[in-house]
Amino acid sequence: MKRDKVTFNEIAHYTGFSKTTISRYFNDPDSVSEKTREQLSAALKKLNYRENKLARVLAKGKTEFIGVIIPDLQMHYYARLLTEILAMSDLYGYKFLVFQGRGNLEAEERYIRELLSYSVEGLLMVSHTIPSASLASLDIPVITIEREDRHVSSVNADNYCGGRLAAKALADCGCEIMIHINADLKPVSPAYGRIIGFRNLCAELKLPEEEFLHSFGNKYEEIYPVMKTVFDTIRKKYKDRKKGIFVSNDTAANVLLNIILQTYRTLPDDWKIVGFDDSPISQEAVIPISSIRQDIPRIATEAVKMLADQIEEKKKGKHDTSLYHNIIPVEYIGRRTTQ
Amino acid sequence: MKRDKVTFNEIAHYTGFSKTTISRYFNDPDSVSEKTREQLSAALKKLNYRENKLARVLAKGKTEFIGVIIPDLQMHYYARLLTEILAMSDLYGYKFLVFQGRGNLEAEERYIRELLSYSVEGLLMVSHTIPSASLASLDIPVITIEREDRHVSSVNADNYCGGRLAAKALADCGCEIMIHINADLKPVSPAYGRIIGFRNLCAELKLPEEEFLHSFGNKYEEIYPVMKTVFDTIRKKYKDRKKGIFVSNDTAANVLLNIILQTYRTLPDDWKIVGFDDSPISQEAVIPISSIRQDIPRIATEAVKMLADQIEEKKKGKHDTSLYHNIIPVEYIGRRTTQ
DNA sequence: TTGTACGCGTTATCAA
DNA sequence: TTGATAACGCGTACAA
Repeated sequence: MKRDKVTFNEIAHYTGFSKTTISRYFNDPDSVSEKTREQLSAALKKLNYRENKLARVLAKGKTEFIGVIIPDLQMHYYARLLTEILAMSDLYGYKFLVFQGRGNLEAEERYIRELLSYSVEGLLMVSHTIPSASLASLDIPVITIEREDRHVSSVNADNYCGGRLAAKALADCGCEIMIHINADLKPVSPAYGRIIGFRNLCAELKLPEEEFLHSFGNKYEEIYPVMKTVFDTIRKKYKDRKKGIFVSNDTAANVLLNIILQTYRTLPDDWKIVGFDDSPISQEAVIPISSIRQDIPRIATEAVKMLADQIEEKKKGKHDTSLYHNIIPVEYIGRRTTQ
Repeated sequence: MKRDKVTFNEIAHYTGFSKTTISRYFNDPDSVSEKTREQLSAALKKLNYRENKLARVLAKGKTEFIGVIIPDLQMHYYARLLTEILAMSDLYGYKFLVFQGRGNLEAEERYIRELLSYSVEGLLMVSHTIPSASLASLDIPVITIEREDRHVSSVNADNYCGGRLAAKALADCGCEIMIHINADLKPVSPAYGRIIGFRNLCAELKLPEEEFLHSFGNKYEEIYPVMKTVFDTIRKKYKDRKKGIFVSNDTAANVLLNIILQTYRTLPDDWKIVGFDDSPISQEAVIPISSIRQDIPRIATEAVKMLADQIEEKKKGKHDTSLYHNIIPVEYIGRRTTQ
């Protein structure tokens, strides 16, 4: 087992200093004399030294690893989220070990074991497969994003407010019947707030509301048949009334819009639509779709920040068991489907 | 510096066996007696032992880390690619350390140093900022994907063939004037092949061809003005001729389609469009867009496989300097814009 | 300011 | 089949 790498030992031999001095050169340069520093600096270049952070980790006990388990990068929301999370590496110096959950419980549990065996300092859990009770027992800091979070700290969008904003926008258009299309969410899911928010504002405004809650997938082919059925139902049932439709995500909203356009060749004035997420498709659609924007950069920032704080506290030995659920404001983006 | 973790030492004390035996229990169970195995197995559970792979790495010299530097996850192609790359972790046991390049040379060089200091065994380079000559001098295996690759092994889509397929599809529609809209690519970029392929088939078919090559960004707002100008030019210049337009990616193709639809309220028969990538938008558009599909799962699979092979060879001490450029076939997906 | 000696948790070598 | 001991590369009391 020949190891080609240059180590402190070689540098020590080469320069005549001890390993300790070299270590100090890296970790506390001021404790080393100017002269020594110059000599070492030169030697490092000459020998082409590369630091070995893994050895450092073993000695110090702290990696700068953060584990990330994310459901599916093909969904724009998660890709965007990971983008922003990874961008935080420059600020905190964290290295992100990323796994994709894909809803596979066994795999995700394996990933977590893997991550623990690499001494990740914290876990950013975006996947929703593993219950938060299990996550809470991991003995490393965990922050969840937009998922069930009863037993861990979390960051979520203000879904409730999002639901209200959507209802308000549709009501402002003069819609007479309010419709919400969403998956059959469980109340523990943060996104459930969208349903409640929408429902509540409709009630307050005394507007009739109907909810279509059954899960449609993420892909166009899966969504289409479901939306087609819903469309046919709505069309027949609310023939002469102004319909305000709040769809739980922009991809599905776009499918609905397409069905409407294919049917009428235009967007009739009695169909109003609001999507959710403000993903690119809402802008890229022939008729740009109004949507509720989540502040993904801020969600990511807050999540990493909270994780960093928890990691810091854990280092200090504090056993802070209080949970904090961070709610990030959302914003209504008005486009042509609510004009 | 209290370390709470259970180590081989504790297990040794607890069971009366030596650290060596315990190590063997993990790495070569057959070399340990049945009885011992059972005792250890029980002890491990009782003490709730978690393996420390970092220590293992230090002793064995091999991490299972692969570094990934990817340009921008917000572009669907890269998100999809990373999806498939991460999926390979189950097969190879690799852990992926992911950084986002964002075209920042200095940052990317820092990421590479970071990765090297964590002893990644290989690098998957998708970002195109750092020239392949620099990558070749890294002394770890490197595979690039869809970028300049003169000095390293790589995996690319068959861009040339893609260009030809697009031209053929448009010619088959009876187009009289062939138009290609693309960024102002450099010949070293694999995507340059699209231009050549398209140009060549047009020449072979003796069809007049015009190329609009100036970079338009990735975002809708950036693309729109550029496409609008191009549209106006084409419309005026080729008024009564059947136009076949090959756009370098689906996002831009969709923008063009939207402009056409906004102008004519329908897709006139003398406008035919083919995009590239077969990204979701090509399917999600009101009028589904024909496109050239890249086999992203295969690209990722081959890339990781090639990297694994190179890593294996390096372990055996082979200094294989031969370069291999793996070209993955593409496929024409006919949709409504070429009917 | 610099060096000695030991520890971090695992694997490898050699011996029993 | 098992164990003692020395690595792996670096950090850190403690001493000089």
